[in-house]
Amino acid sequence: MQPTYIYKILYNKFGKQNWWPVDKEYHKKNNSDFRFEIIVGAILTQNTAWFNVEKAILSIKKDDILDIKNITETNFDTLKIIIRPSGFFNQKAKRLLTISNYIRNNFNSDLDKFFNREIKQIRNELLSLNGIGPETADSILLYAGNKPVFVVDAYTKRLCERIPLKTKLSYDDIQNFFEKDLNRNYKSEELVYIYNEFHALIVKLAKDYCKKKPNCDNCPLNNNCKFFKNLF
DNA sequence: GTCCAGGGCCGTT
DNA sequence: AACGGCCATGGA
Repeated sequence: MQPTYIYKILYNKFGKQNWWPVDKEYHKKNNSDFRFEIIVGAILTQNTAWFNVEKAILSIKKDDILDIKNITETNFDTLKIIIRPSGFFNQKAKRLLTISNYIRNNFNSDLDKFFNREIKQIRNELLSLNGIGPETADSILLYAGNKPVFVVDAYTKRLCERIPLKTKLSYDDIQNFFEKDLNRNYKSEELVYIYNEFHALIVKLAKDYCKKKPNCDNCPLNNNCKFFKNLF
């Protein structure tokens, strides 16, 4: 059982997922960079349901501070009230300020400058910031930076355990496993699209079927899943 | 009332 | 290296 095979089944079943959800019209109107909204979303969604993140992002837009300079100029205590619905607001307010200050101070708030470099260099810089771990860094690279980086999350780990696809479940092991297999089967110029859709499809699968309390009956992967077969 | 959600940090072993 | 506690809201 290989990731490419899983991807094809999920894509045929669920179709294109259109991630990352961002209101580009808003950014056109406000002459702002939609990539920063993705960076904000990647931090706010840490261990948090997306509908709560949406509330927080709407709140940021309502206060008209959804860009790097305005965030950095927002007082910490003010910011944490604004993002309150996303939960963990103390740490997340701090994290938003950390990354915004980093990009403002080192790249003059210019996301083209920030992203137009070697992937590994950007990734290491993101990981060096307090509050940015591997999943958040990779989500930013893939969905904001349009870089071919496969994002691993709790759902991906759960899927690997249940099928099972992989026994070693460290972040890097799973990421390498998916990337190697997909790199063999797709052209390099297709990888950003594949990684984008695949991660979103795994989230879709995990929300609808491969939940903590799984709903295996109509799961598109149940023929290939040991977890399902062991139920009988 | 209980469980859970698109993690990461920090202290302990 | 691996694990547990912690952080917080709001919907099911």
